Amino acid sequence: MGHNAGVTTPDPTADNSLSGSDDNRLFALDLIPTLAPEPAPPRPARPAGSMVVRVLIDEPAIDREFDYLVPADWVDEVRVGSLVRVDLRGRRVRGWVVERDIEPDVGIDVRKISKVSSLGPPPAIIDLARWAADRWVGRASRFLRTASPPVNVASLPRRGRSAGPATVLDPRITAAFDHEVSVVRVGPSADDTPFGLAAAARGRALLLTPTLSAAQHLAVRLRRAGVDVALWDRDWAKSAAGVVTVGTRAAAFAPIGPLAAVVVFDEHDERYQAESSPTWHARDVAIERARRDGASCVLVSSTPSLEALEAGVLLHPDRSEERVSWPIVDVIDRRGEDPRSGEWCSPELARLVQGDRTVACIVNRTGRARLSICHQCGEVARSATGAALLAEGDEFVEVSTGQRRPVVCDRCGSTRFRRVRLGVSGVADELARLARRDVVEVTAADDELPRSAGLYVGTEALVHRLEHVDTVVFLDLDQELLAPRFRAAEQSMALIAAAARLVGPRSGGGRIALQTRLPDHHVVTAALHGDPAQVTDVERDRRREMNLPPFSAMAVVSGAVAPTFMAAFDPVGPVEIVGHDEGRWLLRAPDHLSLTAALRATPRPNGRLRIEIDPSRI
DNA sequence: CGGACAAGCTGA
DNA sequence: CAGCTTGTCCGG
Repeated sequence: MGHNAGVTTPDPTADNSLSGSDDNRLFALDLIPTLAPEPAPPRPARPAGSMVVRVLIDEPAIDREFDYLVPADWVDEVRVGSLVRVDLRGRRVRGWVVERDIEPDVGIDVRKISKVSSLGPPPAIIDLARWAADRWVGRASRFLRTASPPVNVASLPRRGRSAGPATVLDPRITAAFDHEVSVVRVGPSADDTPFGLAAAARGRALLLTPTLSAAQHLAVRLRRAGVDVALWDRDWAKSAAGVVTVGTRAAAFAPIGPLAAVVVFDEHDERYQAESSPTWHARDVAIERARRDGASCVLVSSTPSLEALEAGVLLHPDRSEERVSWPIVDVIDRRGEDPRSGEWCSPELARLVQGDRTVACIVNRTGRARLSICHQCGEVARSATGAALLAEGDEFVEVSTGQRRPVVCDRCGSTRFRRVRLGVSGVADELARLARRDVVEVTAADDELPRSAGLYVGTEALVHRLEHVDTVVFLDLDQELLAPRFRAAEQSMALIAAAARLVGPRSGGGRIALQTRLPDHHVVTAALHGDPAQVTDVERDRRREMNLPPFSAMAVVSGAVAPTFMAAFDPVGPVEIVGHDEGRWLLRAPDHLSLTAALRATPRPNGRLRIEIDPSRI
């Protein structure tokens, strides 16, 4: 569609050697000066009662709409959104009816559709898919695939009379639905169910969770409370019939509607953003859907993203109530530690693992650890943006930006630094020896987790895989805090929140230990006080000052044909190219509208091109 | 994507 | 120059 315009148009200098259907355009131009009433263009006779529809082809390489004839006895069955099969150049392909009752351009041999396969996304979702294609510079067909039923659906079930939740609703929760968009900051172990019930009480509700298991749990609890629930995408037809729908990212395109309420649980979770292009975000789709339907959109999170906070009104419990919902946090200051002894294990940690509490130790990804520590005072070398610095000769270099400065400690002036690498190998063995009990090593791929174990070691994936432990220890939080990503602080806080959910609130003895050389880092103090606002307040100022999202819109262009694309890219108006290396271009604009407009105005060469809107790392 | 058709390449 | 490869265009 739009982004192909310009590529396929014939060279305008190639004058009137145009042939075939192009004659019609010349004919139309001739009409302008005379304004004489022309006889209606010759309309080929169509079978009585038949209709012509416009079909969007489900082939990424084609990505165009064509007109087809629907015979009279299928006319009632074919709706906007219907999935059909059509012949295209000898091939039978799938497509969606996107418009009915079309008057096709003259001189086109309109063929019959060959099959009506299934009910499809309703008209509102077709529009939403087009909006999303624009917002993330993708193809509408990609979004319509997401919005379509997993198996063909012939008819919708009758919608059972929704009894509505048979529970008394907490007025503080229902109040969240009084705003167009609200951000509700809750404790890390807060229950989703009351929000789900409050949403269902308002009518047709869409409830999004980061994982399928969270969606299943929520669906079960809502059903127990008397709410009829459709689970995306298994219950697509039920959702289309208007039943309260629960699901993961893709459920943002569920067929239910018009909506009364949308809730996004754990809004900060990165799984809401598609990792492959188009890199769409379910939170943003949810906000847009709610806006279109006049529904209230509630974003629930213990650590809301800056994007959410910019989009809605923040509601949160009072300080003391929020604080007690977080666990006790022990900050283990590693700056004084002799670098040659123990390396990663403090006496405090040794004490923690030797007790009889269940403990999960979080180690960073193997071999990723790269920091410079002052030999004199133990301070970590950081750049202006807070990222880790590595010494190269007599200069520090920031890995992501290439910025340099002399090797001098900010704290004590020493010029002697050493590199630290905390490898995961050996940590488990050494802990086992130290704690004199079995250690379960958990890697992301492992399927089974022995339930009885008292001591776990693993990467950060561990906090998402365990059900409950008494204590979580971050062996080297600094690797998270100093990661060369502009969301590093937010992501670290989210990781601590996931750990907090695992151990439960301080009233139940939940405990987190943070080994760090940055005890004054705002993420550490925020965790210590159970106050996520300490992170967002600092990060908001920093991001605004550095003109980073959500105070700007960014995109990364890469792929084999990226150089060709960028050669033709015209950084019009407020759009700027802020970085370029190794075939990756970083673009920035004040808002998404100007960013996507500039990207769409650029002819798209054939070949691999990845356009990542709202990149998670830049 | 995949067929059609054109332009380019090769071989005796 | 036939016969084949490679490239470009376009689909209702």
